[in-house]
Amino acid sequence: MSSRRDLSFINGVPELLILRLLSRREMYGYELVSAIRVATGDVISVGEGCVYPILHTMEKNRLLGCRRVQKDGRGRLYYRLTEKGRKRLNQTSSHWQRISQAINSVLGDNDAAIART
Amino acid sequence: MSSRRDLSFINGVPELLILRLLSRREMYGYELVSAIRVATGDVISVGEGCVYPILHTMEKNRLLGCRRVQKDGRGRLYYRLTEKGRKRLNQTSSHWQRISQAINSVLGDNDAAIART
DNA sequence: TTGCATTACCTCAACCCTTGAGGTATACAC
DNA sequence: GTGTATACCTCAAGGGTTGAGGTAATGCAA
Repeated sequence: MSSRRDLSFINGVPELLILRLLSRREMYGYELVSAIRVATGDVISVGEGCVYPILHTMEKNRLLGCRRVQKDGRGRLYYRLTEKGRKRLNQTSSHWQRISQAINSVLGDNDAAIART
Repeated sequence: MSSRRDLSFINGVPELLILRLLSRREMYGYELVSAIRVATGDVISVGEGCVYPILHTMEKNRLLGCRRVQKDGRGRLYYRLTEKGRKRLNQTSSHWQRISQAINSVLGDNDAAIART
């Protein structure tokens, strides 16, 4: 009825977090899903249905490299950042900072900003 | 071909900003569109096609009240926060803080890799 | 007075991301 | 042997934003 459910604010965030986590060490998809939960103290949790497509697209765009590692008879696909991916992380990271700081300035501003209009 | 365009990070943000701006003083839709641009120093800009539906839904949900004011022969629809809307602002605001702090903690978690080329 | 920009309201399809459910297959414990 | 965990994958549905479009009144310039 209300449309507009609780706002999640996480649009685009999974990709940023994945870039950041992979900048530390290579990881595989299933690992990333729980790593995101752990790294954010359970604040952010994304499903596999979100993570895998991001990995595939990023690899297609040469932001990530991938290698298969055999483990207990099963294959894991380890992803790592390419140089291009590292650049993307910097860009996306600054973009996030610009946006979030802008939002915080509006939230924290108790009377200015509008007065200057 | 790449799907996934540049991440905007603004999903849900318009609603938060509108709540915050209306908590300072009543405003009309067209005014909010430029107020968001000004308040964020041109970092965030949302279209009317985004703002108006949000206002309508929020009013339907009793988060906003509305009154028509005649100005130069044209009618303006001024929106203001209800008590319920003020509560929603607090909730949404804390939610934003939780999320953004979680993201920043992951981004800032040191291991190098961020600032350096 | 015709034309254009601005104000001010509105709607809608297309786009894109995430959710959540579903599917496959192996390994290990009970 | 049945369940749980690992590990990969896909897809429809849901929902928010974009960008284009529409209406109408005002005011200003050519």
